[in-house]
Amino acid sequence: MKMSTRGRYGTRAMLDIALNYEKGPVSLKDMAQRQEISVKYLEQLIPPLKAVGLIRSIRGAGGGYTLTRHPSKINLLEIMQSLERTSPVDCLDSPDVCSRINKCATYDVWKEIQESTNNILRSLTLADMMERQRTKSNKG
Amino acid sequence: MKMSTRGRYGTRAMLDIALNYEKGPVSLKDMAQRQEISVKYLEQLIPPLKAVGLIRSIRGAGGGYTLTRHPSKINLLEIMQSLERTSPVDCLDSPDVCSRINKCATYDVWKEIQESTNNILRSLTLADMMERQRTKSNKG
DNA sequence: AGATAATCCTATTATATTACTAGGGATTCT
DNA sequence: AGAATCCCTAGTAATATAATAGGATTATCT
Repeated sequence: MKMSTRGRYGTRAMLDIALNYEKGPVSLKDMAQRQEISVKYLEQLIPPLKAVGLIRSIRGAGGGYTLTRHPSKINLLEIMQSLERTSPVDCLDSPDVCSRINKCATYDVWKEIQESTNNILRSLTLADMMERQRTKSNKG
Repeated sequence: MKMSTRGRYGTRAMLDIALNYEKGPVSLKDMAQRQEISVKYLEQLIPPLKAVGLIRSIRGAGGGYTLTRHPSKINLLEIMQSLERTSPVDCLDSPDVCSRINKCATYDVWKEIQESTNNILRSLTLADMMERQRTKSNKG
């Protein structure tokens, strides 16, 4: 029932890019400093995010990453799904890994859990997260 | 976002014991055959379940395991929590692993996910699962 | 009493996954 | 030219998980 650091760090990275949406591209170096994640590790989270078209890169000095859509048009499920396997158990994704699916009463439970988790992630956009972030910062 | 086999197998084991609630103790040998899980692996799931008082053992020939309460009085959250860490991220359990909690907007999301997952598991009793199992079996 | 069936306990190994690091190449800006 | 940046592939280290092994203990049954 664990979520990997890929998903967590990736979400933070995307939020970091979102918070700079108006200001231009965000470099991995800056992101790494703010998020306290190594540049090298961040580098590995980028390709999948690009592959699904959530971010765009600008190479060379002064370059970095920007969102391809407005923060209100990107939800957390898209981010998570690009970075890690979101199903709690394998049989939900590939039914052939287990021959017991039809008679397995627990199967439905894992499915329910997956759906509720996905619903939460789908309902939250980066814009929502930006708003939450602002609220938090003001309190601190 | 993965659930370990401990939790899955343990839940199936508990359901197996529940389905024999009226018939007396269930031996690991029988359970292993029905569930297609090795006796040796099942053996490892037992101690935590005993420790939290969900099952009771009867040693010696003809022995096995029985529930300590009626199946309607045991929910899946209790089972899962005894077998694996149920929080999606460590900072939910031990706030000191991360210094960013106060300013981290994503923290609240993982918390929401944990709560919705727990609510589902808490709402399902072994009696509910027995009912579902019966329905499934009749269809097959 | 003795054979058998079961739980109990501890340790070990195997496997997989995850997290992270390293090094160098390509591109763009100043 | 030189610096800053992304890009790509590979490799390693650490951790966690899954599974196995062997033997000790306890109870039942004949």
